[in-house]
Amino acid sequence: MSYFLRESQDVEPDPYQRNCGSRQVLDRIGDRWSVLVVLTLAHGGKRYGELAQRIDGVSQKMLTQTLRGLERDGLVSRTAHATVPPRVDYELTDLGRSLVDLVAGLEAWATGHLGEIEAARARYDAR
Amino acid sequence: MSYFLRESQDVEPDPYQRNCGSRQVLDRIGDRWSVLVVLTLAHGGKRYGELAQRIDGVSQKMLTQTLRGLERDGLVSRTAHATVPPRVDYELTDLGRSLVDLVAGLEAWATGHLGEIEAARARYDAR
DNA sequence: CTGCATCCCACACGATACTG
DNA sequence: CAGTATCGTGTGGGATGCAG
Repeated sequence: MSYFLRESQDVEPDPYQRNCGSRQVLDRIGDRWSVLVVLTLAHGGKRYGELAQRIDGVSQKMLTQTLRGLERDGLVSRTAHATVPPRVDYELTDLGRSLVDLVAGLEAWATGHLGEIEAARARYDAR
Repeated sequence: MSYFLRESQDVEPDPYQRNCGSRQVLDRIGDRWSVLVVLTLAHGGKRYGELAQRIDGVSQKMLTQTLRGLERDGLVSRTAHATVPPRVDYELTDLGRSLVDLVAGLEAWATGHLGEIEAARARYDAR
């Protein structure tokens, strides 16, 4: 229980530090809409409207904003077709695909442990 | 392993649906402070003050709030010692530990791809 | 030391209306 | 269809002060 026990691997970019860029990355991963968009696109490219329809409860504004963010971070590519009516396709980049397994793991954990968590909440609230 | 999540036979909680509980779970996982707390506690139990010191930038309010949330969800256990001055220890429960690998994977991805992401951002902003 | 209470405000987000 | 623009508000979260 030595309080000066130091983990030797704490040398690299450290998300515990305030301004470390990895925090920004974690923020993006943590964003609820980003996660859902990545998950949705994991099955293959989608049009804007398909995404809006598939992701229940997302507003137009948030969907666009989320897609812009993901595009800026190089996780999603955007392809606009100059047709009438317009058509815009989104798909994951290689970088985005490298994240899918992790995010899918999160979803699996969430659904898999939902029961335990709800039970814990009920227990806590009943005290 | 396919990241395409298969439909299970029972009612599947679908995070794409608005009111599904798994969204709430995802929200907790996605919370920046929750992730950092879980990561910090992964190495072993910590006192309140240690957490506050270790997690740079977290306010007292948010730390307490985050710990309550994690405790409510059954991810963290809280042990208060009736001493003077008081001492409160936090540690991961089994449920909490089951999440560590996933969250650590997220952190590893974040630090590992930080360079690519920053490059992508620079490229995007320079258009 | 650990935390709850209060005040306060920036900004995240939804709703709505408009456009190429 | 796929956005952009604008506005109103709810609240996340910091700062401060107090208590056990």
